[in-house]
Amino acid sequence: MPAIKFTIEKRGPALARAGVIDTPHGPILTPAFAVVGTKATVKAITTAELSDIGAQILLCNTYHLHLRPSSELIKKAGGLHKFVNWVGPIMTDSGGFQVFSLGAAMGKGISKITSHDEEFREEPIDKDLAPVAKISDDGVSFKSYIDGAEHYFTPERSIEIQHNLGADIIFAFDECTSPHAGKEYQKEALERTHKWAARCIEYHKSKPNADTQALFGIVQGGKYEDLRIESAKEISSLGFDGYAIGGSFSKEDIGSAVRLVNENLPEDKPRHLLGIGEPRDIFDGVENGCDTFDCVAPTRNARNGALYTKDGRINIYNTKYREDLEPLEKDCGCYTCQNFTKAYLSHLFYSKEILANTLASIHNVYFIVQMVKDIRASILEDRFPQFKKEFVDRYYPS
RNA sequence: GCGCAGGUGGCGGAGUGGUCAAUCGCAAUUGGCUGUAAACCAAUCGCCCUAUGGGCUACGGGGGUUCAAAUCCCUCCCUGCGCA
Repeated sequence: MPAIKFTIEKRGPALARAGVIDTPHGPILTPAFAVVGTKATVKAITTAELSDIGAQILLCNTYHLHLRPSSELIKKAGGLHKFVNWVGPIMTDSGGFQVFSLGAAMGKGISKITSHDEEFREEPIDKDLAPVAKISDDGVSFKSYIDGAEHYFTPERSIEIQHNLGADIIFAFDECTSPHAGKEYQKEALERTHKWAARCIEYHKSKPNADTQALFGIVQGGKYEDLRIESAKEISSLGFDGYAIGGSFSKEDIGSAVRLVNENLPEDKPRHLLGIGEPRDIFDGVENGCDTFDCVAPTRNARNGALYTKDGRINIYNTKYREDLEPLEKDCGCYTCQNFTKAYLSHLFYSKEILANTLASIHNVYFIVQMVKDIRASILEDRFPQFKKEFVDRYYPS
């Protein structure tokens, strides 16, 4: 019996849908935003606060938790849910993203999203010179950023660790490529990701965990349409419990890339869009068939003073907020807006007070979680297009 | 009053004849962050302009030496410490 059940409640417009993913730790009402808690914590906020915010799912990271404190310890502690004190559903990312972030992206300040304005530089990928991640067809060796020790990840090892962690939804071990990788390399990496996907599913199904943890396959292919389609078809054929879309995108056409993929994925399985979380991108993702999202943006931005408002993102450090005695957003229901002014937040940030991170994170997470809930409601009420236009036009004034 | 030390950009503090509008740190200003090596990173930070260049004013005040001074000399003012 599969670990999760997905029910679509309402479809349209376009590929959008609203539904429910039933997991061993309760339902996820979709579309939904998974809050990122890489190291078994959503930075600066407690799970009690996350509950108040209305967050439904957490996304933790296999690689980071393997390095510290180790999946064995977490297993001993009773699994991630107990360890982090989160009763709701949890996802764990496989460590595939770290192939990119600690490999090709290492120290180069490159993001998985590039803009068309940006110069495309096809990088020769030298596997041996990759700073901390070395890729072979069998697996990836990482140099721990904590102590420099070598750690070797294979698809089987990633799944084994994720079994120890015990999340409701786990991801196949993939190779997340740089947006600057040329097509040749994308193709090579894609084939590897597909082989790894098959190994992940084989290993997963050989364990009893398959009954309590759902395994999602990851579609790659970078910005190449043919590779994306090929990947969607290939990953679909392997029979995962759900799917995730990973890898790099061009900022301008995330929506169309996602649509292409989703048109080639089974309709009756949930689809997660990995690492995407700008408001506009979430709207586009939903419209083009994605059910769940995760992103570090709300929390990282929060810690760096970039706060979401319906009229766009603001930088709380800006001089004009130093004496602004209004809340961030008058009609926001979050704890921060209900109780504090912009001047106070500004003061906390300038004073480098730790509470700044907490209050800002509470607000940003609330903002995105609430936005996605509103998206869901708009689909159920047949007014998604209007809601999208209204929200996006206000958030990104031209 | 005498002796010693010192007065540099918002602050701290380098520089001790030219490569100095002046290292660096802090502060400030603005921008960026999309499966978290991120409570981080970047740019700007004397004034003016036709601005990857040009002009002007600047290193306590004044005067001088020199092709050239934040840097050397004289003088005045101020600060700290010590002695009367």
